[in-house]
Amino acid sequence: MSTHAHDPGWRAHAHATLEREGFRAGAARGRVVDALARQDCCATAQEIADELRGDDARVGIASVYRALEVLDRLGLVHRLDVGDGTARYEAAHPGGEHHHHVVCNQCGRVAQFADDGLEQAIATLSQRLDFAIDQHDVVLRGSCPNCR
Amino acid sequence: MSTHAHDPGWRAHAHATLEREGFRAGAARGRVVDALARQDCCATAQEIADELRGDDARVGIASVYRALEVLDRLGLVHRLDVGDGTARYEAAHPGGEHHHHVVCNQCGRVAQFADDGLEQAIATLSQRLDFAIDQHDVVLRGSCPNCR
DNA sequence: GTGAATGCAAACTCTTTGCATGACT
DNA sequence: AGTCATGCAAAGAGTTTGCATTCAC
Repeated sequence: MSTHAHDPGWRAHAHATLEREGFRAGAARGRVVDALARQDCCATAQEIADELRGDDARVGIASVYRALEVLDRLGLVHRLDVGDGTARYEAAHPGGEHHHHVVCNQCGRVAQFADDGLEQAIATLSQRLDFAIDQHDVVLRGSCPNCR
Repeated sequence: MSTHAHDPGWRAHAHATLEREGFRAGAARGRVVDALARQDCCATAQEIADELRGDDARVGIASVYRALEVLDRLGLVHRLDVGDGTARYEAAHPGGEHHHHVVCNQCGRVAQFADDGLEQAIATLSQRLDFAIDQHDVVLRGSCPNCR
């Protein structure tokens, strides 16, 4: 699996891509990349900012949003909404490996899952649409074990 | 198909459910139900309010949100986000028939599609998760015919 | 030294809430 | 008549933008 936390591969890939694209190595964006590399699932901009609060220097929320916007534009992160109206972000792996999300209707907990049959079905149906599909998101909703 | 615009079945069902649940027949909520029955795909609160602007009386945006909140709680509408951060709503048919959405990355156009293989895959994978799944959303992203 | 990156604060958008008025039963 | 429903305006929450300062190259 390559969707583990502490993913040094993605971290290096992201930093390399940023440099290749001509971005300077500022502190804020670098820390956001590091925070995302540490995450094993999606995080909100606020959660990322809060995590960086503990470090020696503070990172402004605006810089977090700006960094995420750049990373999203470069395809390095994936932006998603699980239904609560706040955007979440997670590292996007170059190989295309990815997962989807399950949200608990009661407590709001977000978990992840991956399923080949699902990917297969999406790949197949995408071919018959008149849109040229290059991305997809699946969000399941229900009750988590604790709330059932 | 029962996902056609001008769905009198859903409209009647919604009005009946509201009455059965003890809600009074106010003008604003009634008009929101009517507007949703006319929609063939998801609409934002603002779009619904704008559509009702043309009528003889005006409907406040707050009333639209309040009506949508009630309808969502009663399971009469489905709330979804296609990625732009604004909530969209569409009639939820009691039989469970539903569709999913494709969004154009360039122009933002939202279209709908339905696929049995996809539903099948989701039903199957849902059984092996530790969450009790009762709802799902799929959003595909790509380029629409006009933007390709 | 030059221009990009950052942090703060203000602006913006979407959504919710408070409150007085009006409408349904 | 008694409440619920509505509209307006203000408040909240999340996100974006303006601008002066700092930092990377």
